[in-house]
Amino acid sequence: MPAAELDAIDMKILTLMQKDASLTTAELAEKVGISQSPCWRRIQRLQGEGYIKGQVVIVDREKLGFHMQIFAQVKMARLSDEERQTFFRGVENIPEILECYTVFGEMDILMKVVAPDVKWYQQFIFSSLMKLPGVQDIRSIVTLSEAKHTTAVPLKPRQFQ
Amino acid sequence: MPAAELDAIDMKILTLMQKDASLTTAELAEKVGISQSPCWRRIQRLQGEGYIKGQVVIVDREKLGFHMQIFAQVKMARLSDEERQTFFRGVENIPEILECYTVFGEMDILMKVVAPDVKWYQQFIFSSLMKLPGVQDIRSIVTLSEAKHTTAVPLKPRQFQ
DNA sequence: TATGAAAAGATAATCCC
DNA sequence: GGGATTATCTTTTCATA
Repeated sequence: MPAAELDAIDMKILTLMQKDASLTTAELAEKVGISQSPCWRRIQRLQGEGYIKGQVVIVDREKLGFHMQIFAQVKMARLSDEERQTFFRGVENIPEILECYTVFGEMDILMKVVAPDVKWYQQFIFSSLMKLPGVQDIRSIVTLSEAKHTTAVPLKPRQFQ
Repeated sequence: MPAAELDAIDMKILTLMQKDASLTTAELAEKVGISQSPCWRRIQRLQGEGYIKGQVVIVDREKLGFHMQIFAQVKMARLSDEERQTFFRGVENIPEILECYTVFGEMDILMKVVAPDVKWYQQFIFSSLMKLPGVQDIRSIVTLSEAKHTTAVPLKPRQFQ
């Protein structure tokens, strides 16, 4: 059974909940112009159909001492299936790697890493990253400032005319 | 007044809430081995002191048709303060740009963009990105697969011996 | 089939120890 | 930090359109 399309009210609900998931259903209902029960049922449906994957708190990494964000591009050696598995399981278990992608182009992997400082990051490269199988070369893009950072995705592809 | 350090129980709470913020305070309390009221008070404190910045729902971008993720590296012209402001206000208002950083190195800006498909992304570059002031060159890193993606940050810098 | 009102149940928030 | 109480919100039920 394919999930139905989202209507304007669903989108309003998702927009609000992507910003603040602590709103009560009554508050949400009022903001989107319907009453409590249908609003609650819509949220249930959005969860059931998988539009909403979960609910998390956003923690302030700076307050916890992670002042740096680095995008590390990794060049990989050819790996056996088993080595690849070991590599990605390793990535999964390194908490400072927040995101990891395989990519097109010169490099093979792009990952977002958080670190307290440069010295720590250098140790991280040698003590963690390079210990993973197949890592041949690492090129790091250090961020200077964060101009935008949101977990909210657009709800509908824009049309360019 | 500087915020106190986090103890082991605070960290357990944050770890759990970074994974699932829909847990009730009673459930959290049980999991971390204290009772309801002190657990609730800790959560309030963690919010008050800014360790918890907010609570959001995570939406499935694939289900909404955003099948691509691209890291766009942008080379910028020298800009006046006013132009810079216009640029970053533009970035803020483009919903497909989820993250934007100023970076060290060859390029000046790194941004994470979501897109439905390649054709859309091409139009996006010409209709949105290039319309921003100062954009001289764009190099795109297209992701092939997402091996890891979490909003959960580590709570304590690891020590490498 | 969808809605809204209202009851029932669960949880959050407060109080006192 | 814990236990008990109250206030608030969530979830279910049911009558209605």
